[in-house]
Amino acid sequence: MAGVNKVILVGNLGSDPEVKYLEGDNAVANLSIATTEAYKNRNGERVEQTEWHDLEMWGAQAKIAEQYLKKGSQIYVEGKLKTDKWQDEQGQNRYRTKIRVLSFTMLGAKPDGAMGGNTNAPQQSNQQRPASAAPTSAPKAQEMVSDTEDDDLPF
Amino acid sequence: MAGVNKVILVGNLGSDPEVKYLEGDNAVANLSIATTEAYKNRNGERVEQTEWHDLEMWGAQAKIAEQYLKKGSQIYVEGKLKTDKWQDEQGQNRYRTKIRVLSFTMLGAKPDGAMGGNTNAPQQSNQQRPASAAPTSAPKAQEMVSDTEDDDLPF
Amino acid sequence: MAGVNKVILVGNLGSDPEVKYLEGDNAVANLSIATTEAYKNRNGERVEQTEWHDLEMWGAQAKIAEQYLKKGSQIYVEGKLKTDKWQDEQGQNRYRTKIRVLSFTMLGAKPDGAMGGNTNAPQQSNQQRPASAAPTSAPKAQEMVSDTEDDDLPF
Amino acid sequence: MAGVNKVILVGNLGSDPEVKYLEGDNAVANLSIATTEAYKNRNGERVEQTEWHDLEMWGAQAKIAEQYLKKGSQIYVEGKLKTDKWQDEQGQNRYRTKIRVLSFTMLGAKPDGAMGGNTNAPQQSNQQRPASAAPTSAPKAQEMVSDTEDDDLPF
DNA sequence: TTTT
DNA sequence: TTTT
Repeated sequence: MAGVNKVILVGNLGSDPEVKYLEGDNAVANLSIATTEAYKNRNGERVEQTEWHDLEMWGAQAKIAEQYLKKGSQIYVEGKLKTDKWQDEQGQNRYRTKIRVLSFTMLGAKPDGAMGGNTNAPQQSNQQRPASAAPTSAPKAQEMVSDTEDDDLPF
Repeated sequence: MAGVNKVILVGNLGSDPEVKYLEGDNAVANLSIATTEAYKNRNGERVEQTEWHDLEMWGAQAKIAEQYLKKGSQIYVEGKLKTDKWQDEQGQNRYRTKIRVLSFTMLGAKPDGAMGGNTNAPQQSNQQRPASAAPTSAPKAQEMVSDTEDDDLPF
Repeated sequence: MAGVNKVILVGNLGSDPEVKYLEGDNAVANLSIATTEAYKNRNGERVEQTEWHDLEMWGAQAKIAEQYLKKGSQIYVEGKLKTDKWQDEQGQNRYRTKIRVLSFTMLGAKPDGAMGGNTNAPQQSNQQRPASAAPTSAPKAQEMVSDTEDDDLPF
Repeated sequence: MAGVNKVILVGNLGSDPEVKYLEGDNAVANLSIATTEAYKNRNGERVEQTEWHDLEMWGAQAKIAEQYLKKGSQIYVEGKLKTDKWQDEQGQNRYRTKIRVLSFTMLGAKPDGAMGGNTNAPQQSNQQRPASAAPTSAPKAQEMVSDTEDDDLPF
């Protein structure tokens, strides 16, 4: 059956990516980005409305995010919606929707410039990363970074 | 500040649209659509994964949805993500994400055929609609139906 | 450098796909689809504007198109723009833009029904296809059909 | 009839926008933007492929482009494909595809910084613009700039 | 050249 | 809860 589930965002990270390393050199990154829309209300005043989106990246993508993205980074994101549903202790339905990222690219500033003076520099985050996390041939975040996980789970 | 917040879906309605009429001849419709993705797991078995999406339509769009869409209808939807956040009685953060529809179009079946034998036929739903709800010049759901709300609120 | 080049179409085939088989069991399909937009002019009359798009599919995707799509089929398409530029005999620049399809899915009608009474039936086109063209495990056009070419050329 | 004709691009201007002023304070801007894709060929070498896209903007949008965009500016663009077809003197079909922009936003650098030292500064281009071209309440290019033409022609 |  |  035909189905399309696609999200396209351009926004800025509200904080540095949170990356967790899992068994088998796998990694998952959680990011929060804001998209802001400006409009004029009926008094002609400019109003800004900000929407926050939770992103999830896996594998090499998560590692690239850790290495190149930080609070304030502007990115283009393409992904799909995924809603977790569970019951809390009161037996009530709880929902949380996130965007599973399929590809992203860093916008604007060159990454070198972007990293200069960055206190969350790669060297530091490297300390908590497996040595193999950043192969020298790795793509960079200002190129398109696609999800290339080899598992058979499409989530 | 630049921002893009865009969702594109193709899926089927899980049930008839739920439409509420408000003061001033305004209306809001809530729809739930499923997008299904098929893939093969590592045993080579075909697996289907279904994601459900909550849609919200306003104004003329809501009325067209009521008139032309029903359980099973396949639609193309374009909209934006909007997450409501509130605190429940336990003081816990609760979230609910929906898609504010900006335009949609009915896919596949001709609307005449689609309406044939439809127990939620326009005549019936007309009974609970203000007379002005369906001007004879109204677009139909198999054309692109854009949000034309005149209010100054971009939600 | 960051780049996004994305096209999303929903339209109907103007004619059956034209498929050519190449060496090494490769195949290429050319399709033409129409997207129609309706609007009202300043006299309040309904006007339709149709745009035609040239699609190009490769490999397994081309074979699935040949097997399941025909004149009139409604499809969702995702792809990227690709413009060929050359000089004609008069030394003038000539351009031709097509959409390299990355994924597509058939909309609306069930494929079985769609094929019924189709004079361009698979059996006939099979005569000119390598035997391996349609493995029994092939996806169908009413599922998402992604480009899976293994070559290293992103065109 | 259902139809979707959508293009999404992120790229950089190859040159300053070319803006023409028409009767009635209307304006049209032509821009050319490049989207670059990087991939590895079968020798493992990094290859870049650049695609050029012709954009067309009208009205206020064109004027904002003139004021804020220049060679090298990175923009997000949303629009629709439009192909002109005509016959040349030899009676041969000629085609030219462009993207009619529906909305765009400037990416990366803040506009103030972007304008600093810009030799195509607003003051200069103002000289050739009707006085009413840039109302003080005009949106800026780093907000989303939507097409708001009031004519009834969807081209 | 499609579709409604 | 849809669809195939």
